[in-house]
Amino acid sequence: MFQVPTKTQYAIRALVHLVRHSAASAGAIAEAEHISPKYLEGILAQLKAAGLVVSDRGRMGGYRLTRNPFTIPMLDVVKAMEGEVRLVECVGEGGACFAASGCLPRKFWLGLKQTVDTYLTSVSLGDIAEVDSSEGIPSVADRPASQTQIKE
Amino acid sequence: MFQVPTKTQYAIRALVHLVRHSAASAGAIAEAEHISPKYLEGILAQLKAAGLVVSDRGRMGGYRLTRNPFTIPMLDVVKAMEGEVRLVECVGEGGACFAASGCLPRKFWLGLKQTVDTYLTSVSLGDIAEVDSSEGIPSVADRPASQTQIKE
DNA sequence: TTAAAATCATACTAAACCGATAGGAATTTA
DNA sequence: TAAATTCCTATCGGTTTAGTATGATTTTAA
Repeated sequence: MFQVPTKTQYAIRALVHLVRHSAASAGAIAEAEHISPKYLEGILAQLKAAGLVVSDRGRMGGYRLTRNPFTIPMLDVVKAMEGEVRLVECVGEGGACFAASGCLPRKFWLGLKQTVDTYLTSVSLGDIAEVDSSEGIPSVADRPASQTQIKE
Repeated sequence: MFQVPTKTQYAIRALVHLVRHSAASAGAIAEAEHISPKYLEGILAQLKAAGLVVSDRGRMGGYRLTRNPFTIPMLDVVKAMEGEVRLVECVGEGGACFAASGCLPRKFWLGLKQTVDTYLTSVSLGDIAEVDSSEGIPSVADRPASQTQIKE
């Protein structure tokens, strides 16, 4: 259950790529990750809107992370793609619940949401990319491409 | 994210109803829980196929749980409705992964699945129904129909 | 200055999924 | 025998999803 949308999976793979390459164009990422280029453009736009990446237009342009990947909990990524995590309608605030049982399952769903949120907060993008936490500070834009190890 | 399908939510509410009423017809459950009756029929059929409930046809028929609700982990319910939990394609076995990064996110998804599974296993249907664990033993199939209270 | 490479913007599409409905056949009991 | 029920199968409209199409805008490099 809870099939994770392809879009979100793509977003994560794109971000991992950015962690490991410091900067890259949509086309480059698409090719490396086997994602439809045009589709990926939209995903990157979303990530940008969420403030996770920044872009440079024009020739030689591309995308970069805005923060150290170890400061980006995966929950942020997921939220960027899917909006606020809401497993179930009535988990929100003024949930007018029609269930005769007074919405007994609500606690259950809240517990599940809590569990998922905790996990997603505990893992960072840096963790996933499996990059050394001491080096991976690409963000600051102008890291020398020479230094960057693209250890495939 | 991970919006839980209405169908699954309905299933849980129906089961909670069965815990609290011992037995009930699809129509009765539908009315009490404000669920489309015909739609609910299909849901109950699925629950039956999964062995969670049993049915009596004909007049005075209806549905009953097959087990003590405290022995039914919610994971079983979810699986009954949505099949095996598979958050992501490549979490399966021979996942041929096209990602250049060798599917780095895989561990992440596996961890999430593990987290969710653990939670869903730790909570039982009985817990949700908030019924006294000493009484709620409808299961044993052959409870006298006369005795069976289809109270409303 | 110009052409290529890139982001950005917008609209469209085909397919799948989802919640629900329709119409009955089969079964059981009062 | 009639009513109440489960069971079976098909269909439907709406939404989402993954992807495509087209082109405008921006920037750099030659």
